[in-house]
Amino acid sequence: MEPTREQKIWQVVLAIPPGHVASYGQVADMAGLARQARFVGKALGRLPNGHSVPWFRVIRNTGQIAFQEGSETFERQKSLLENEGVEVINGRVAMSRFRWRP
DNA sequence: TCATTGACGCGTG
DNA sequence: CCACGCGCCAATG
Repeated sequence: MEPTREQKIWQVVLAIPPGHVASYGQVADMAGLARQARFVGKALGRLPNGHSVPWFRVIRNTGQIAFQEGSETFERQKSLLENEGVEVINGRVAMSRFRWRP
């Protein structure tokens, strides 16, 4: 069965090791979908219940968490990252330290 | 078919 | 650091 775009994306996200993060653009590139960073966000928004995809390890290229600061999703992502030792300072991650480099 | 929309990214000032 | 603009492209109505 030929993998769909979303399946490729999930595959890449699943490969991000705990304690590391990747940007939407990076995930798009690695999934063979260059310049479709926005599509990555959509794909993650459609994750079925009970999945095991670490969507929270995907953030903006700037290190910013994509959700509005203070929102429930924002807080959930922040704590999930911090649980893995990823520091979130002022709504952002220090990419220089936590960026996933395969 | 055209217009709008986004969990984006990059350049300018 | 902030504001703005523009490119990008699949999905949606």
